Amino acid sequence: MTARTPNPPTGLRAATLPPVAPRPTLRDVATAAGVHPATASRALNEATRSLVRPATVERVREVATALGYQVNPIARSLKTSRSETVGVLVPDLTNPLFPPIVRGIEDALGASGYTVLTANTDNDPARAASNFAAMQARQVDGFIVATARLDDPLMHEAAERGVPMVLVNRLTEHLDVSAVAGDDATGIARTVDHLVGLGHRDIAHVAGPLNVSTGSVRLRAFRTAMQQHGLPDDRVVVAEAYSDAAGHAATLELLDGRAPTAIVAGNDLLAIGSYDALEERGLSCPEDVSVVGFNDMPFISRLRPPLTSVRVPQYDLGVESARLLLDVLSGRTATPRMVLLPVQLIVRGSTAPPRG
Amino acid sequence: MTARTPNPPTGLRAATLPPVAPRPTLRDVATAAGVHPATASRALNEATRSLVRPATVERVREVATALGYQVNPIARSLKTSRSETVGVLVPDLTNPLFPPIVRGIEDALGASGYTVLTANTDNDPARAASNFAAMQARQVDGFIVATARLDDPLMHEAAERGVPMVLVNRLTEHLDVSAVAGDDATGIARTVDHLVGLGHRDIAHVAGPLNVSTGSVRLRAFRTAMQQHGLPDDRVVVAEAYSDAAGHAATLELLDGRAPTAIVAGNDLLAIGSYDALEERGLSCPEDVSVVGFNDMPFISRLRPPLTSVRVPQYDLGVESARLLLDVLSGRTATPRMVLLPVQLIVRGSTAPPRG
DNA sequence: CCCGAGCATGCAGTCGTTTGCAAGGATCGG
DNA sequence: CCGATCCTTGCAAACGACTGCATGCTCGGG
Repeated sequence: MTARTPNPPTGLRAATLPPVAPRPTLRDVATAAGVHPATASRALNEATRSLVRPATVERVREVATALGYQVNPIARSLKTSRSETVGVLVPDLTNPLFPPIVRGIEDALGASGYTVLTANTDNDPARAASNFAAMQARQVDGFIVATARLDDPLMHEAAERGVPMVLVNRLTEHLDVSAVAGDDATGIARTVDHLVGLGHRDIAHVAGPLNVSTGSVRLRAFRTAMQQHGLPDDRVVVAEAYSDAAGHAATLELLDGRAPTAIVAGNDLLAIGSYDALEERGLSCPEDVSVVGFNDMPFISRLRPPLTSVRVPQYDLGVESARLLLDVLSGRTATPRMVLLPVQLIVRGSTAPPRG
Repeated sequence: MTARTPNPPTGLRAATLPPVAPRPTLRDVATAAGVHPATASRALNEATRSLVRPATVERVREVATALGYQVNPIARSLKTSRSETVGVLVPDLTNPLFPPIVRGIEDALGASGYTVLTANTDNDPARAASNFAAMQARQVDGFIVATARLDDPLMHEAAERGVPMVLVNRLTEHLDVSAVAGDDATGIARTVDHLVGLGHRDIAHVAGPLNVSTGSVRLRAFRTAMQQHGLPDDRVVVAEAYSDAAGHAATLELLDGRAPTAIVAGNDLLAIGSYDALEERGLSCPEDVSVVGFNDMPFISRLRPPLTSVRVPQYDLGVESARLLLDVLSGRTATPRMVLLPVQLIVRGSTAPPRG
């Protein structure tokens, strides 16, 4: 029996409980196996196992499983200053776009032994900064960021300091880090093609906030696509946020003038807001006005009417961002990579030929 | 200048970066303030601050902020064997029910300085167990569990070992730990009242899985309510899971006999499945069959038709569970508490008087 | 004017693991 | 049969913060 630190007096601990067996430590394993803790450490550690004689490795591992030994990640982290943990920053988990992304991240990182810390920033740069700092203090090995702004000092500073990170969905200008996003430009082009093909000429865009890349890229893509069809590209109103309320307000503004025959919304939430505004003005979709969303959020096909939308592979976005981060962390990656995942226009009941 | 461990040779580090200033340590602060590390520790630590002369406290704190010192939570955890981290187990983050709960948990725990680790179990007890163990290895201070089964050995074992934990939404029988849930029984009673009030007599229940408390409690409540109205309580079919696919299958089975005039679904996803089944059989809702859901998931009001559902305060469920856990962790709580949050029937377009 | 109480601070060990260095033994060639 | 080499293992010092104990100081009462 080992004679190290005796347990504190347990008299006052909940008397009903059996004295909780303290988690065995590396020393316990070493003692039981008759080796030095250092040897046990090397035997149990994948990377250093080759330094130890196979028979010893075997013995140590047996004892370890017999005792139910698990390494203490805290102690290991303290020594190695890595934590096998990554931080994920999202604007808001209750926005249906993000759960699939986070799930993809967790699945992919979990498979490599990492755990995930998530934080919600509510699109507030100050909260992003404080969450970022808090996670760094917890020694996260890297970040996956879904909250980046087009011009984002926090991202630039972190990149310059060499913090391992990957952007997902939202990108930052002139930032030299790996990133994954949907192919927004193509998605918007297909959308406009589709509407023009139905006979629409008067097409408006309810753009998302221009300080995030999705808003700005989709707006630019909208203008380009309209120009290529020889149509006016100035029927644009910018929403304050990616929310149904903001989409509602922006669409109302749009409808204050002459109503377009079709609306390209910056994302699905904005499209829902458009639905509300149309109803409020007594216009029906798709008879009076067609509406297209973006992202193809879960359950969006069950709206009334079912929303035509651009499907973005959200789960895969998460998985791919995790892969890129793993590449960075393992040092395999020399230069940052930028991955654009293909998107697909899903035509449903919210688009139809214009009236008359 | 301190003369401790010299930095490793930086020659091979990315040459473009300024030599990254290593995070200052407690020793750095102590040295700069001209005190012993122990004193600095006490000065910076809320609980022990009173042991240090106020002037010294002041000086140390100034130096600390000047140097940008932040405690290293890893080192602290190793010593204190607490991590200021809690683990959250959910079945699946992409199920719309859970993001609001998780968000509530993160907001409430974050305000108390805790960070949150989440894991998805996909309703698999083995995954739950391994995630549980992994989180324990990471020294989480406690758990909030949304994956509990009615009979759950893992929960019992953890409770017996005295692991601080709280159940949310799904409960376990005969388990002596704090828990929060919606008042399911009342919700179902109100639902049946509503349908009977509309004139329905032939009411069926598409129950959720009976191995989780929500499925079993709602079924029992359905039976009780039907009996109180003097109606048959045996029009019940049990779904394999809380998913639209399972709801679809279960409802088809139900419709294979004589169609009821109203369906009480175990939750909103099952109700969506009922929608699908009704459509497949050429029945319309609410004209032929009324449908009621449970939970009032985000965006459920936008279905076709808008779903009548029982609103459960999901975010508050999360907040309350976090509070209960904080009580346990602070030792303020003597006996486990069970909190039932009030629910409210939201009547929408999916319920109407029966035909004829 | 001296001694004890009490406050403020320093000392050093500890949490559990990793890892550079050194030492012991075995092996092999000359 | 001996010394050089390699392989295996042990030793001990970290990582950064916390904390029981010891110490030195100040202050007050007799």
